[in-house]
Amino acid sequence: MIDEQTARERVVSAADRLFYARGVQAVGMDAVRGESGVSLKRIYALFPSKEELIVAVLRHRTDRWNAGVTGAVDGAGTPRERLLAVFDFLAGWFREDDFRGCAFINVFGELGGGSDRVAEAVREQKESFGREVAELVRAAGGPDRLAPQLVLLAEGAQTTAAISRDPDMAGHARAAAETLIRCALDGAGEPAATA
Amino acid sequence: MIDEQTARERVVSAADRLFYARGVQAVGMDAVRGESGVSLKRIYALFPSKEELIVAVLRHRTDRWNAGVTGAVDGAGTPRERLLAVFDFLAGWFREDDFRGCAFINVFGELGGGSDRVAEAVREQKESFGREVAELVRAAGGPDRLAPQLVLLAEGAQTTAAISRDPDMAGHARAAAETLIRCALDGAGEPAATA
DNA sequence: AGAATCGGAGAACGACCGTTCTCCGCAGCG
DNA sequence: CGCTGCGGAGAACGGTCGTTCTCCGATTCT
Repeated sequence: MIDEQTARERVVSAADRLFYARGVQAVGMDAVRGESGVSLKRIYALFPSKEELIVAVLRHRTDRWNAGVTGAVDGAGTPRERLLAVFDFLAGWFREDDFRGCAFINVFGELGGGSDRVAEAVREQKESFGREVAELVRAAGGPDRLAPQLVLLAEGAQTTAAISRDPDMAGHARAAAETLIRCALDGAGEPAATA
Repeated sequence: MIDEQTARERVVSAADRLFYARGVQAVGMDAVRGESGVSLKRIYALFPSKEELIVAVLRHRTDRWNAGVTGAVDGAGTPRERLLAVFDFLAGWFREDDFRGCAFINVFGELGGGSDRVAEAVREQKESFGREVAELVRAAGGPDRLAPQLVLLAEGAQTTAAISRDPDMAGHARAAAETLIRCALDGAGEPAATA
């Protein structure tokens, strides 16, 4: 018999793989049992309902996402490079074989209207990403309005890369981010400026 | 007894409302019957399967989207204003009560991995939007690389507005688009430029 | 060793889904 | 007026889902 902690991790990571690949509603609890090797009885002892499991999966994804972004950002030098590192992180992700867009956006589209708990977990992840970008912008000396603009680029890149299957979307987003950062930091063309 | 054309329209528009509000898999064919007032037998005579109905709904949405964008763009004067009008169109949409993000992104996240026909319909819509923006960029004299950047902003604004429930996302996207357009058209800061 | 407790495998249950079928009322036509 | 065929309402069917229950072997405690 395996540890409770281990069983939890196995169930969450199996459910994560399946939900992300096929969508939440298309995956039955029995498939989670098969993929995780943990019996249904145990799964329901650990997670009282499928919704609870979904929320746990989303939290798990949030942790992995944060670790990935932090790792990419920490490898960069200047504050400006640290901001752009977010888009390099996306580029690597988009090239993975099983990339299928942002799991949070996917699950929100599927269940966001029907489950408040799921919607809340998705919102939390997006807000935390927004805060992270805002901090990076502040560290680079950029204005507050720059952060949401960069976030929009990152979000758009994720969905567009998933649908078009074109990993270059990260490059487009990075290029746009470079322009926005340069304009905001180097003051090239304020709203009232003329050519 | 109603016209075949009328029945078709009623079914598609009812299914569109329901699918968009609750997600595709959460809506049974019986709910479509109830909302449209068309009998199940007739629905299945018009659409041989639910998947076929989904595709028809997506095509219907594509038409409405194209009409909306075209209408917004045509109301604007200069080529630059015509590009920005896309984001004003988004702003109006985000403020609607029943706004729940981009239906194409939602359905792609829910079914894209499982239904090639649905994925194809979603891809078609996104490609056609990309072409439309590319044309507007060309008309404004901007470089080709500007179009995908603006598309990413629009896509990101849609998902972020849906999740955060903040209609101002269109404003952020519009501001970023203004900067990108200005930099691309007025040449403020080419990639090699230094501060 | 014998009793009690635990967990695994998988059947069972009730609910729903997509799809088809049955039944019945009603129009048109001889 | 009786017959025929079409369409609507909704039951029926086979399947799947989330969740619970039953049975049984293994382990632990005395």
